[in-house]
Amino acid sequence: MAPTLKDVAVRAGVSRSAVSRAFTDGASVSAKMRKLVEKAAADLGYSPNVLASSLTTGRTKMIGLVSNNFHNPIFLEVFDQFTRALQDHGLRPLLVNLTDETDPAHSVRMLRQYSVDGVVVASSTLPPGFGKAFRDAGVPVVHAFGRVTSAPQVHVVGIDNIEAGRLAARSLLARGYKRVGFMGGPEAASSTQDRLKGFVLELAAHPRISVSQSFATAYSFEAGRSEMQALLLGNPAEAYFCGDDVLSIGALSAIQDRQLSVPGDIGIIGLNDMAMAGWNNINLTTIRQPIREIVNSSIELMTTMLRDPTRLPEARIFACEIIERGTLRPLPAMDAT
Amino acid sequence: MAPTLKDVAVRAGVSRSAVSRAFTDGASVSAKMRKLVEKAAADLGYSPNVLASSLTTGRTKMIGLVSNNFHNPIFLEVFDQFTRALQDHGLRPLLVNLTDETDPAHSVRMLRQYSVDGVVVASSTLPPGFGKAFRDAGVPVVHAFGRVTSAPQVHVVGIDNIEAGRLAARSLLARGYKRVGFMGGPEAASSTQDRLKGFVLELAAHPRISVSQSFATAYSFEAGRSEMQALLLGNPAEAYFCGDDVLSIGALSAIQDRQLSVPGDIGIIGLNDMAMAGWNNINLTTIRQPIREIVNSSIELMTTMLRDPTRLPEARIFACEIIERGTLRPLPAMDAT
DNA sequence: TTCTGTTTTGCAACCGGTTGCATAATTGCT
DNA sequence: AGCAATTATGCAACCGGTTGCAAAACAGAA
Repeated sequence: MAPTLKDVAVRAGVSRSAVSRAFTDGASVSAKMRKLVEKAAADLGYSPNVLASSLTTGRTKMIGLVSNNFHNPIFLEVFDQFTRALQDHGLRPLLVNLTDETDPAHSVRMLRQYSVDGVVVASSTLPPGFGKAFRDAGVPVVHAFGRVTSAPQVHVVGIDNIEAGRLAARSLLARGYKRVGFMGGPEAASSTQDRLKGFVLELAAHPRISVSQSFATAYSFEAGRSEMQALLLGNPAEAYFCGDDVLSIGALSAIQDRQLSVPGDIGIIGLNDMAMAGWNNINLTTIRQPIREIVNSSIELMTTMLRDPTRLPEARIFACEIIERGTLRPLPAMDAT
Repeated sequence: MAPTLKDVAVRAGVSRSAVSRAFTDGASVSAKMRKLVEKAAADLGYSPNVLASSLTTGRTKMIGLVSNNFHNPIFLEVFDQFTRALQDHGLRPLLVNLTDETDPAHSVRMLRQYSVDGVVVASSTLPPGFGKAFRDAGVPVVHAFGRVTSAPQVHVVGIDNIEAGRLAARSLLARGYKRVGFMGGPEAASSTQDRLKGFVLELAAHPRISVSQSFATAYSFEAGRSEMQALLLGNPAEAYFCGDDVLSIGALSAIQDRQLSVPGDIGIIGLNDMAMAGWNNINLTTIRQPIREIVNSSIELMTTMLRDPTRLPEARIFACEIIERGTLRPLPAMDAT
């Protein structure tokens, strides 16, 4: 159906190798040969079959983009950034949705069958077996939004969740809250644990501050809402650090239902800074996770790995910043500097 | 690196064809041969290279998933559904982000280089040239969420936007609004035009109802918000049909800013029913677009096309339904039936 | 012009599989 | 057991490219 290299060769009256070389930069071809071949190729509407060439070159220029976060709106932004960044590097994302995957080995096998050049996992946890399987196969893996450890198995790019927890704690302290709470996502998630750890660690230096903690069952609006509803039945804290913006928005909705004011009665600080957090009917004070930087850094790491596969796993940590909006009371006035 | 078919053949002491056949259903192989080969393959950790086999079979089992909607949260759901539906059929999505693509021909070429078996476009408009290019190449195209015409160039699956406009108009009529408005997305979009058309068509039968129209510059929160702000400076209608939920939420925020009540002062009905519309601090009355049905139908159409590529383009239209929540005044009480 | 040194070009083998065809091994029947 | 009809297997060619190597073409220098 589609014209092949051979068709072009025949039409141009040259050998197949000549055509192949005309399409490879830096190959040994004369200018006139290249012109001749390009003419014939254009006439036929030929363009080389990447998959066929991958057989000999070993490169498909496809990158597995693996995630299980298809419900948190922040991930639409993540996918947008990833696909564009990959495209800018001439790479193609083969998307894998891990959501209802019971056996990650299945995805591993699939990605290997398609000979992807690399794998980017965009998720807080690396599916079991991914690290080893791809390392053994010599396929670079970058774990974006993952937990940063001192001796990573694969490349990790993300934020320091402990530091984010501390940052949240410091903001609450600075605003004079005396009874604060941590409302995390699922307790088992390492990101949740780390954020909690940082949060309490920072507050440990302030023994007069009381700290409570609780966990929503998922990173979802409903989970945040019902968790906050439960908290409001007891003796709620003055301000909560929620593990995620969606959770925060759920919590806000529960608070509003009870006719309580934010930040008057209860303060909320989230994490992520998704687009919606800035919508002025939500106006959530939150900790921004630098999505674009994380994505770009992940892709850059990936491309250098493609060039030099022996590179050792490395962790890249980005700083978070507070985005001050309207769900925490303002900082007390400062003395003039 | 990875074991090849030849390695397996050697280890099992059989021919390469035997191994190949052992891995193809319905091939002529004896049970003991299959067992023998499977043993050897398992020992070596072999799994066949799909790309290599695609060379001869002509099937890659990859489907191009093309979209330019990486900002509307509803599309995260769309991607979730598509990736899962594809995976369920043993197909792999090669994701293409058209957002900042100036020349669609570029994407066409890329998809052909990767020999995708089919292309799903998830977008209200089909990029120019897509239809013809892939038809000529014999690659099936399904346009999901597209405009349904009587003689489609490619398969189209979606809703009848004119009907959706009528549905919105009928809901407003039924609730007794006398001055209604259409607040669409970008004026050029055919989906906007169709929704408007249906809306005014239905209202044409009620000459005493006044109808106004305006267009936001994008399908975004900010665009909806500033459009509504502008409307509120003049003499706003009693209720608006907004072209999209995100737009609606922007409009709601502008209304709230002016201390007006919804639905007391102004009613809003959206379109899509994205997850957020159901969040109870938004609680948007809206027209549900049956995402899952559209996606499943698209994939089903795709798989039948893969089996029978000669099938003629077909349009599949799904009905929308009103999801009644809190941004339109209630229906007037009815007489007992 | 002749000879050497440097590109260019083509040949042929290979990448990892599939498949039509001919041959070998089974099976079913008498 | 003997023979025809089936079913399994292997050979070799092919899918659409790439690439090492040797031969051909070209260039510059003597």
